[in-house]
Amino acid sequence: MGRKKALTKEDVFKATREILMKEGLHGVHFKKLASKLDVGRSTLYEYFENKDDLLLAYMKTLMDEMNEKVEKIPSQIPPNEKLYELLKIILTHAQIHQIDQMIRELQSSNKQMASFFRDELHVDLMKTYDLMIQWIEEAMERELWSREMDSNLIGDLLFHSILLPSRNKIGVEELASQLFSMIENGVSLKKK
Amino acid sequence: MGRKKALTKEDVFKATREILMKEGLHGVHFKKLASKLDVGRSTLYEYFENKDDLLLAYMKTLMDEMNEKVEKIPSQIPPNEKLYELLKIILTHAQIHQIDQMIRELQSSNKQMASFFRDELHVDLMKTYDLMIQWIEEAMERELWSREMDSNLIGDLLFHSILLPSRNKIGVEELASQLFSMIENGVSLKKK
Amino acid sequence: MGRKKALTKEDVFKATREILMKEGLHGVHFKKLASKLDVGRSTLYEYFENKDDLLLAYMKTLMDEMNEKVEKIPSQIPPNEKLYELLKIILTHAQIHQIDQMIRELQSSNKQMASFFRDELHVDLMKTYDLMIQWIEEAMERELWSREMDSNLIGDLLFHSILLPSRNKIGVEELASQLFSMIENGVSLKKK
Amino acid sequence: MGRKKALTKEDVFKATREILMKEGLHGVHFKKLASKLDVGRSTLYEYFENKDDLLLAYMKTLMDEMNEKVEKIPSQIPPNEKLYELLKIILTHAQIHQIDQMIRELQSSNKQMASFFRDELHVDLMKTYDLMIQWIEEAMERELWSREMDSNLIGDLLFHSILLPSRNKIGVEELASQLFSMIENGVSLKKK
DNA sequence: TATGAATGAGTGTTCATTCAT
DNA sequence: GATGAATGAACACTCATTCAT
Repeated sequence: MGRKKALTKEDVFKATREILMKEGLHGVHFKKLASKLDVGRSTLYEYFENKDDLLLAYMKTLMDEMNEKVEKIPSQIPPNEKLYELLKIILTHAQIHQIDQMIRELQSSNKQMASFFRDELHVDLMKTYDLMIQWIEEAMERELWSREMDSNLIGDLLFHSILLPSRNKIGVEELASQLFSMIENGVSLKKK
Repeated sequence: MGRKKALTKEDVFKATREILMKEGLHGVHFKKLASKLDVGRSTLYEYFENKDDLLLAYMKTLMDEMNEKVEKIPSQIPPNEKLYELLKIILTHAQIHQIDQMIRELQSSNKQMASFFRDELHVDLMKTYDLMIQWIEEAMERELWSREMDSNLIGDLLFHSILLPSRNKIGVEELASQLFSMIENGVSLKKK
Repeated sequence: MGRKKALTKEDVFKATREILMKEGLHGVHFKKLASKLDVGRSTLYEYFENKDDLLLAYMKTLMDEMNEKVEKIPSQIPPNEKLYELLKIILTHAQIHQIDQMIRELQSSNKQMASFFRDELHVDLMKTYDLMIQWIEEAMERELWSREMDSNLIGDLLFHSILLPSRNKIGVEELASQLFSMIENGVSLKKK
Repeated sequence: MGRKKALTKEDVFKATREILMKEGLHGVHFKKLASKLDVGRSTLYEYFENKDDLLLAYMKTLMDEMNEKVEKIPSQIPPNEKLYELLKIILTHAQIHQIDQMIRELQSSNKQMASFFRDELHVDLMKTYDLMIQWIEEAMERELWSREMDSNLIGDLLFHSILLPSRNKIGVEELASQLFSMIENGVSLKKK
């Protein structure tokens, strides 16, 4: 409380993230945001056209943040190592998994801006997903990984690993390591 | 006005399932249910005390359905084969994954019936989860599976595999087969 | 639509009082209040969290108003004269008698604020009631009044005299005077 | 539970009385009545046209019961003794005090039957009230009681004594005795 | 007589959104 | 920019009442 400096979009995003993590998508509404930020409810409309606009903009920042890290993965390392790096990035950006849910809920809204933005988001999301698939197939081509497995299945598995509750128990590093090891080598002790 | 063949709880569950799959938990409200079933909104209250009651009863039927199948898994087969059977069951009961989400959202409600029901549900859910963990550890004891992997991680992976969108693309049977193969043998072609 | 001079809590209390007197507790609902005040129903929720909150806040103002007057009764006058002053105050605050009823009806609500407020109200109500009993007993100790009568009965009689419909016919002053005279001297003409 | 014998109006009145005493007028509705009586809700409509009809009929039985006792008061005893008897009758028919409240709530209903019935009730209520006033004035004429007091005030006091909570504490007999003694002789120890 | 089934009207409550200052 | 005030649309829930069997 005690707002003096002008409100920024970043302030709003920060508050949004906090509510989202504590109470889920359902708990995010302008009344709560406004009181958390100690501004009038209507003030938020100076920054965002409507709720969808806010949520989509928030998600965009998440995506951008993540994409930035993904782009930093060195291009010369082997594809499976790239995928390991990607897995770690995905696991540290846990909020990402809410995007699916949000996009579904936003289906009902018809605003033009929103739908435009939504498409853009989807493109970003897909870009990363496609990159991942590309690396998987590269691993197969180089005969590092078996072709028996559907590459989309592996991709989905990596992408949805953010949902695993174990993340909270054993930590991101350990989870990434164990999970990736399992994907590569399996758990069976029988000789292949 | 046209009085028709008495509505049944099953009718309501069916409509609930449809909405749940199309629009998510958020989309389930009595207005929509009522219009879908072509009855008055208040009619639903003759069958269910309140919204929580409806949702929990619905989830209970899902759990019961699934538990029944789980109990039919033969006890004499090796634990990893049991786990494969379990995986297939979990994948065919895709709605199950909504239970976690629902339970969390229902935390806020204080109705006695609901909280009683909620606990019961949780117990059922946990029973299956614990059984799964037990089988995993049995597989490790019998030296079928490696101990390097956290058993909870494997469990979570199996349990959350319902979320994988590939299910719709390649079908339950194929998904189960590929996923389980990957869990056991991994995708790497390098010799261990 | 016509935006007017900001609504105040006092406006709402005034409307509440009017409805309460005309139609009783049962007649107070947000729809009626809103239409009486010529605002939207939801506007009231900007001022009061919920119905209980409104009713309890309203009662609190009544209690405060009355308690303030009670505290002004001079302490040096004899107890029976104090009681006469108290009777007059009670009779001019006719709405007070609704508090008992309301408190009973509000038992069913579980809101925290409400229950907190309710307790506070009850304490205020009891404070005045206890003060009254104390004065009655003082009157007995000083041998102004007979001990034959249960002091709680006298207290209840004074407290519930607000319910006497005669108040409207003969006016507060006259009612207080006659009633108090009867309590002190009775109506019988036979010598004791 | 376990209804075999045909339902009677008396059964319904009994259940109504019980709910009324336990939960107040607000708690009386057909759903609760039906479940308490173990009959279908709609069955009640075979016995009473609507809710008002039921409540008014119930009140009528109360009035009849009371009037019957009032008529048994011997006519040869002095008026103040009659009034004492009347006070005891009133105090044992505590439910009577709900009539006022009910009548007020029923104002809103327009049904012809109801309004006819309501008037009849009022007449009965008034009959007793008028009788009481008549006795009070007789007591004044015979110079048993002082004329200083408004006879309506005395009447109201007797009539509304049912509301005194002390009734539960010290019992009807004692309450009647103390109250009547106070009305006749007052509490003051000063010589008149 | 009895009832199962259905319902409409009404009430409490939430929340995104608008608008004048 | 900022905000206080107001609001409408939507949803949960209750209850008296009707109607076909």
